[in-house]
Amino acid sequence: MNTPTFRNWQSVQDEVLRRIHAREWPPGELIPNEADLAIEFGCARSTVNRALRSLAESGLLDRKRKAGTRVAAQPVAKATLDIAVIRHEVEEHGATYGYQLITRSVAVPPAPVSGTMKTKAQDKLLHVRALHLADDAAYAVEDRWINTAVVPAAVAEPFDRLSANEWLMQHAPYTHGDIAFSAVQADQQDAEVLGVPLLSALFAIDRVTWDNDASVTKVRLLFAPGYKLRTQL
Amino acid sequence: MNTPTFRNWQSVQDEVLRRIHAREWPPGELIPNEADLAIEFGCARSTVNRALRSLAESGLLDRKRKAGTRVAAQPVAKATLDIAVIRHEVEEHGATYGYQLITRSVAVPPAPVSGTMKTKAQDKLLHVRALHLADDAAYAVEDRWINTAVVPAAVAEPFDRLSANEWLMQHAPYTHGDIAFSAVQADQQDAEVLGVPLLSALFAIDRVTWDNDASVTKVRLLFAPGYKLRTQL
DNA sequence: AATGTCTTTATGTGCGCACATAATAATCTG
DNA sequence: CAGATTATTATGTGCGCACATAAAGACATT
Repeated sequence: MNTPTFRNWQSVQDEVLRRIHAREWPPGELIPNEADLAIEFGCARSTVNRALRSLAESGLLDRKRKAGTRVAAQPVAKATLDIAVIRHEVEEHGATYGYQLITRSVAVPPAPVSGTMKTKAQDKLLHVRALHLADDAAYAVEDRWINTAVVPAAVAEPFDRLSANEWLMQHAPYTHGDIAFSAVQADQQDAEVLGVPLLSALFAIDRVTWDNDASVTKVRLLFAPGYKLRTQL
Repeated sequence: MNTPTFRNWQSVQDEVLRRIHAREWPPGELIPNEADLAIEFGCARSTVNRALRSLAESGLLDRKRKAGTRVAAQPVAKATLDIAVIRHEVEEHGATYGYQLITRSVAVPPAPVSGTMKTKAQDKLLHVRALHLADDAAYAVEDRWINTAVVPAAVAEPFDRLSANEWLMQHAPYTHGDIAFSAVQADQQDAEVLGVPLLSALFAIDRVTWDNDASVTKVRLLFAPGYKLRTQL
């Protein structure tokens, strides 16, 4: 029985994957420790560590100090979604991107908005509604509130040519954010803007971004029917 | 001007993040190379490498050999979704999980199904429809096709107590998969099962998993109105 | 039996070095 | 001067070692 040497961490990872997949190491089972695997694979422990760490990050292994490494019993599938600027998303589909500003105003937001954005109830925010188009067809409506206390430069922006979606990417850094996906029925207003029947099922992305403890912006994107968000597992 | 030493890769990462965020290193700009940063931070190059590699993985930096490292101009937000077994998802919300098998049959699937699963048009597959409940309320309908050529053990499973969702996790490993999220209107059948009005907007997850080049299973999950898929950025 | 302390062990990470690799820049050549 | 060749350079990764850290298990104490 020979032991082919595994020179790089990728090949070590592949071999570990193979064993998990072939049920040589069944779900929940403790696998040999790094030092032993290093000897078996004929490489340094750091190489094994790199391979196993990477697999742990993707959720296939559970690692704990002293306790060792075990194959995840419930390999939680981690799907990584790339949320790009809408213009890029459209252009990547080979379509021509279009943009229309619907309304732009400074107003006191409804309570739920100031609540999630943690702004004072009476504080005015910049409110922008706009339509994104792909090949002249409605692609998505954007309904956004911008915290001008955090992004004062936004007050001077007309958002008539460049979407807030894109402008903020460049000018308003954020430290973290929450994002939620859901399905909603088109109301009168949104159905009109998108040119779809009332009560159509729309894919919704709600996002709030933060600069440390201050909210930067809150946006709801409603996509025209047929929209799919895809990724790999 | 002192240079506080950064002893570990996390603190190096934090400092780099700070500089990006403070626009000391604006989007698109080339940052100093690893060796120089290592000197500046008073640590080994491998430590800097670890920090920068991690930031590149999360999409904040673009790295190319020889070309150097630059701050991502369009920091594509990468949202990582954890797709867990439905029972766990329900129980994590503090609700009581329930399960009901609706139908279970062996049948020739419609052409679109055999097409995406790359099975022969006349091949019979196992078809399972089931309902997942949270606190006795409909939570999601599962409509699944299982490739029994790849997972023969599934033929012997009744799926009356344990959902296919969960059983497959344990018994059918996969190498990769595609997943798509969308919004659909409830048709007659689904509306009935979920106990919601016709044309309700439902959140849909379509997933196909593969064992190398053979499809393992194709599933559509339709979630009751109100469902949100959340994550952090 | 319950509690607290110590030892052991597996992972986590840092360092300094080496060489591999990709891509640019510089140089040579027809 | 265009095109091919070679040098240079920044990242990518491997190795062997060291020590840090968390946590399980053994042991002792009450």
